[in-house]
Amino acid sequence: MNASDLNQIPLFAELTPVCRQELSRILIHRDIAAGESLVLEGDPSEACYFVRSGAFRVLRMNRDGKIQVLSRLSAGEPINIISLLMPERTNRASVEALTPASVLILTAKDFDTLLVSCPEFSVTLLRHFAQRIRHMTDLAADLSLLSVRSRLARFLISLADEPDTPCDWTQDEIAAQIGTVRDVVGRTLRDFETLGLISRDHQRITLLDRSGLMREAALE
Amino acid sequence: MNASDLNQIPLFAELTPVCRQELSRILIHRDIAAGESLVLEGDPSEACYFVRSGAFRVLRMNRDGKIQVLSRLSAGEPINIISLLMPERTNRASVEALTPASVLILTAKDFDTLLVSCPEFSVTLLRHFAQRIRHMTDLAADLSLLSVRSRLARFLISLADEPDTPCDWTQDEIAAQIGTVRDVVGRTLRDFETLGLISRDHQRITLLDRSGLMREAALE
DNA sequence: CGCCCTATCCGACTTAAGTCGTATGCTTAT
DNA sequence: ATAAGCATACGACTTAAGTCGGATAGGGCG
Repeated sequence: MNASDLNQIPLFAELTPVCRQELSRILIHRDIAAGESLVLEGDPSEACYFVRSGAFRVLRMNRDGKIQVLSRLSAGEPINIISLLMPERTNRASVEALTPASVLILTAKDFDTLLVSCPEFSVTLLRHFAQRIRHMTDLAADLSLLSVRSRLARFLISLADEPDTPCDWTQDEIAAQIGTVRDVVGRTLRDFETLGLISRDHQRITLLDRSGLMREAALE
Repeated sequence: MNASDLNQIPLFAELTPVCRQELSRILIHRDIAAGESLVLEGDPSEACYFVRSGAFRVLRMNRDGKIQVLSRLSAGEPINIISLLMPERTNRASVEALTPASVLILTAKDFDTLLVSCPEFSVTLLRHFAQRIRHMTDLAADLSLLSVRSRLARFLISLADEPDTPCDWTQDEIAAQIGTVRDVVGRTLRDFETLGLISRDHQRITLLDRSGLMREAALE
C-alpha cells in the first residue's frame, strides 16, 4: 500500500502527512469481482472501504425481491462509514460491485482511532455526508412526490448530463434506480419514444428533445 | 445567552470550555410561533439553528401542493446545517414549527469558524449525521418497497413506542409523514379498526393488537 | 450451427392508491 | 346559541402502476 493510492481518495487529500503515513500503513487492498457483494444488509459491520476503482451500488430489498438502489458509489468514495458511526454496528443496506473493482479496507477499530487522531478527516467527511444526506433527501422526496413517468424523465436527463460510468443500463437496473419495476420502465420508454422525446437502439438511449423531457420531468 | 442554554444541546456537550464560551457569545436566541416557517426551500441559507424547545418538521412540496415530511426535529437537534456545508448554499427543504418553539441561531460565517476551531464539534456532528442518513435511507426504502398499508402500520407502531411529542396527529399530518394523502389514511385506519388492530376515539388512536399490526407492517 | 440465457416487447388484466362529492361532527369564536 | 371552520367519514369512481403470459431478439458458447 503506497502513498500514490492515497492521493486518489479526495477524502484523504486534506490530511496531515503524519495521518497519511499512518493510513498507508493500516489500509489493506482488496479486489472485487463484478457482481460480488462487499457488504450485506443485516451483517455486523467490521470495516469501512474506500473505492479505488470500479463502481458499486448500495441497495435494499424487500421480501418480494424488489430492489431499490439507494446510491451508486465510484472512485474516491467511502463505503459503509455510516454503519461504523452508529451505536449498533449493523449494516443497513447491501453494497455490490457493478464492475470489477478494488477497494481499500479500513477496519472498524482503525477507523475509530483515525477519527480522533485526525480532526481534518472528520471535517472533510462531514462535507461528504452533507452531499449524501442531500442525495437521500432528493431520492425520498422524488419517490413520494413525483410519478414514475417524471422520475424516469429526470433519470434520463441526468444520464445525459453526466458522462457516467459506461454501464449498460438494463431496464431492470433503471427500475431499481427510480423505484419501480421493469415492465413499467419499458412501457414508459416506448411512450417517450413515440412522443419523439428519445430514440433507442437496443440498450442505447439517445435524448432527442431535452426540453420536452424536462416538461415530463416537471409534471407532478 | 447563558451557559445553561448550551448544556441543553447534546451537540455542544463535548466541546472544550473555550469553544463553549465562544459559542455562548455568538449564539442568538429567537422565539418561533407555531406554524411559522423558519427555513424556506429555495432561499439562500444564511444560518443554522439549534432547537431549544418545541418541535419542527422538515418538508418538501410538489407543485400540486402535496407535502412529504422528511423528518421531525425536537430539542437539541440542529436545523439547516446541511445547506451550510454544501458549496451552493441554498435551502433544499422548508422547516416549520409544529408548536411554539425557540431556537439558537448560528450564522453561516460563525459556523464556518466553529468548524475549523473546534474539531470535537465535527466528530459529534458526524455521528448525528450518520443517524440522519440512516433515517433518510429508511424513509426512501420504505417509500419504494412498502405499501401504504405497511407504512401506516409501521408508523402506528413507532408512535406507540416513543412517548412522542404530545402532538395531535391529524390524518393530514400522518399522510404527509408516510407519503400518501388524507383519504387513504382515513380509509386504512378504518380498515385496521374493523380488523380489531386498533381502536379510535376522535384523534386518539390506541393500539390493540401489536403483533397483528406487525404482521401488516411486514407485508410487502 | 443451434442452444441457452438474458433482455426486451406488447397487449390484456388486476389492483393499490388517489380523487371527488357530499355528509357529519367537534371546537372555537362571536 | 348560532355560525364558521376544521377534521373526519364514506361510498363511488378513476387511474397510475404493477402483474401476467407468451412472443421476439440478441449474445455468448459449446
